[in-house]
Amino acid sequence: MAQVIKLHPASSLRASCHQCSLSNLCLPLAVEESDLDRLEDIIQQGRIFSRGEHIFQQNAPFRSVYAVRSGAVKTSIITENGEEQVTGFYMPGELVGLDSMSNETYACNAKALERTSICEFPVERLEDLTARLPGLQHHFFQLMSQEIRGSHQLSILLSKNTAEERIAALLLSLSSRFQRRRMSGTAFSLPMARNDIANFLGLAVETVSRVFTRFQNQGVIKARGREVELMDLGALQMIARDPERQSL
Amino acid sequence: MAQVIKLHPASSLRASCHQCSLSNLCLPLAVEESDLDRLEDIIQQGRIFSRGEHIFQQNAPFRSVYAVRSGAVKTSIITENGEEQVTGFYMPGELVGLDSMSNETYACNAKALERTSICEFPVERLEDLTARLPGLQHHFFQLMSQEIRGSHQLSILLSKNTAEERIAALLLSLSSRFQRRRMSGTAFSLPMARNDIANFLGLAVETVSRVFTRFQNQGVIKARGREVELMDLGALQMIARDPERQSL
DNA sequence: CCCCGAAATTGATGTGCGTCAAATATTACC
DNA sequence: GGTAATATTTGACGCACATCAATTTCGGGG
Repeated sequence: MAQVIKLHPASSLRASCHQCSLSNLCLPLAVEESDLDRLEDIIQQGRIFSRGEHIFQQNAPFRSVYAVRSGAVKTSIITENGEEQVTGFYMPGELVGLDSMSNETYACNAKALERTSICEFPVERLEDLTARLPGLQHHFFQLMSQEIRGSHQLSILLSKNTAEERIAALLLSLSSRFQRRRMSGTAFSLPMARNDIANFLGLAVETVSRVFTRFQNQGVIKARGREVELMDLGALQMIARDPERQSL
Repeated sequence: MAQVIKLHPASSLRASCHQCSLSNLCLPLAVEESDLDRLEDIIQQGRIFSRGEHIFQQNAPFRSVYAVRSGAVKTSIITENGEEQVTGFYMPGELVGLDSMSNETYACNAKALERTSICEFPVERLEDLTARLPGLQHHFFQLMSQEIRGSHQLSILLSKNTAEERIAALLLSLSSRFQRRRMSGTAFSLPMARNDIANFLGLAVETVSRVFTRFQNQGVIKARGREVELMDLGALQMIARDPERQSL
């Protein structure tokens, strides 16, 4: 079940979009085979970032959006009070930096949570290309629209749901995103620290920790450090979905 | 100071984008004079919706995005539990429906909060046009990106800030948006009910009410029903910005 | 102008989660 | 490989806000 794929046979990897197993996530349907070549021309592929390294930093001049090829990325905003607010986690096949496209500078920080391979899309050239390839333009509108809706969903989660519901929802989100990569959706390693989870979900670390142990005692998950196993997906879905559940 | 502009001299208004005083909000800089004609061709302008009327409904087939010309619009999502979650308020010059562009159907409901004039942008024809007008494409990328960032800001507000901070932030947001329309930024009429404010900010109605009276007792605002006057913008900014303020 | 339903306000009480504090486990670095 | 630094867990306690309940005010139609 939990087949782990070795994703970096060589660090100077220069595989093309054609070969990339994620191209149907990152560029689903939008791009004709023949157009893929044009896109490849402008993309810088597969640069490796090590854990903790910044892909870009808030207020730096905006140049590119980035696709995660392997690994995981955390985005965060430093508020005027100097506090960090985690705004998202990005997994392979997902695009980082779309929230900065209205700006001269990046609206957030993006940092590799583990060893991470990244493809870079310089926006200036990308916009030329999207203007010429209607399918690609449509795709980018879709990606951005999805990001908006995802953020609305997050707002709902934060404003209406309990700690347990938020954490169940995050675990299920990660589960489905791992599954999409043909990895196990029920046993995986969390790329982020408890602290990041807490920050992202608007909770205290202690609360996150307590909910994890509560879930574990209920037999819904098994967790040892960052390794988690979702033992009862149905129960998690119940928890995440239904604010007025009775059992448990 | 509080100059109120009569915005609907006639209900069958068919003014062009050229004349529209909001065109620099809804289409700032993006569009050349000469291109404006092309855009006008595809836009259906100035349809009037009366209070409570839906501009579009969740799950209906997605066709268009909409610009608010006058009045105010509320967007909301009906969750699987059947509860309403308000996702945004839209004022003149702002675009509604961008979160649905990844979908065959609308991702939310949009409802007029008062008598509201709306311009419709059919997306299919819009995408043709953006492909031909790079400036317009860029503009739409910007609009969507702004929406993403706004939603991130909202998430932060909801996850980290107290009831007072949230409400102060909303009042200031409305203030600046009124001011942008050359209306008073310090005395205006709230287009939405307390209930909508509460729902949007993830609070109980009672809490909203209590914060309003508390602000009033502190002399920060004056409020009688939906009429509000911001007496001390500085104080509001302090409240909204600084989670660790001491006074008050 | 009056009446009725909805919206807003105000008060009393309960609780989920934050905060503080301290112990334990894990990671990273020399 | 050992030790310091960091992350995670666990417990005790308090508070901001939700909830419940009861007026009061507002808004719109006859």
